[in-house]
Amino acid sequence: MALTHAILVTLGDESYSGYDLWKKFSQTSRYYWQASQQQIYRELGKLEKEGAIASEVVPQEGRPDKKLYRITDQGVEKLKTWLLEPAEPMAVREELLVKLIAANLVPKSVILQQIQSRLQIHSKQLLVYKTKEQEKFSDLAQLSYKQKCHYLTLRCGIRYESSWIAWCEEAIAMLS
Amino acid sequence: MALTHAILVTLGDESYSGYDLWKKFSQTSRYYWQASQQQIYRELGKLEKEGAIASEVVPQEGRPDKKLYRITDQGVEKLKTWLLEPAEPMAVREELLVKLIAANLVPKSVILQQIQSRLQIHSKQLLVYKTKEQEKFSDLAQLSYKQKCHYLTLRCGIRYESSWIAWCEEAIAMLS
DNA sequence: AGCTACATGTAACGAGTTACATGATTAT
DNA sequence: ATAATCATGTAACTCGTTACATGTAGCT
Repeated sequence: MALTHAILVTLGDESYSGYDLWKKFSQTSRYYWQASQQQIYRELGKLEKEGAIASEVVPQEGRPDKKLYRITDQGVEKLKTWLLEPAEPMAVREELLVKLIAANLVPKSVILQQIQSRLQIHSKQLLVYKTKEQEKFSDLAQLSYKQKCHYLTLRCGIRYESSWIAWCEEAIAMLS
Repeated sequence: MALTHAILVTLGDESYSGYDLWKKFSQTSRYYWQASQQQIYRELGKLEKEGAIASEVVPQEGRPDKKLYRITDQGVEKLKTWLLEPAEPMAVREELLVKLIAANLVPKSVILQQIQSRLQIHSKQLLVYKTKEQEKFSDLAQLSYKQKCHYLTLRCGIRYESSWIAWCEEAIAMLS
């Protein structure tokens, strides 16, 4: 599985502490991988044991010390091997859709409110992504290969949120 | 979590054996919930223990006996309670996007091929959903509330696959 | 003779969630 | 005062995957 690899990929660009990784995974990397703080710390422990990453304690003033992790050569090899394996589509497990199938058990307003709530969540997230698109990827012709790849992950997030928004609107129109 | 509820919802409409549920979850219910055979059997065991479902052994000729499960009144109550709880959006964990972030470590052809492969997967799945849409939901004006809800889950699947196809095409165009 | 479909399960392991535990600094 | 941010972890539990185990019927 791939939290391991998501961490390795992130450490491939620069060093992070567990806490920094967690923030990155909750904010920036939201559109491709989600992970909790505890999961990240556990995975970092495993990766260090097997030698794919190495850590260095960085003392800080007025703050707790932090353990900065960096990827090792062995870690890079591991990544390369993994990159060649085919990537499976994510398993779909969408609670809201399961609820729709049983919607006749509760008042219509319950379901409509759930859909409305989702519409808000996705609208908010889309705005975050679109802002980032404008700020960081305004000039597409100037992008390097690496930046293009990064941009495409953001585009996937934008399409995902847009698709949900369109569905929510269709659903509200159909059920109202 | 919600495999429990996905099973209860499915048994709400008619009785199924574990094997039937597995087929349903691999084919029909693919666009809202995925589950393996083993997971379903385990969950059925738990649900029966707690009294949310009940089973009856049905002898068959030329085939192994099967255990038909049905939902109990207690199970229906459990479902209703759950329907009122807010539904969280699914956690995004998309391997292909993680690979894109590290794409510079391998030849471009590797990534392009992975995207092409995804394009095929989603195109195929979209065709399945669209066929079902035409076969079962051709006359929207005639649909009952329950059927509309069911139709909307299919619409979500169609939008999901279409969104992926559009992204794959964008990605191929940008990286080629 | 070998493959697919039907049918149900156990066991081990890996991944993800929730709760608990600690402690300093900074902002309201 | 108290909440939020920074910082790292352990423990218990649930959920999801993979491997193992068994046996019949029908098709090629």
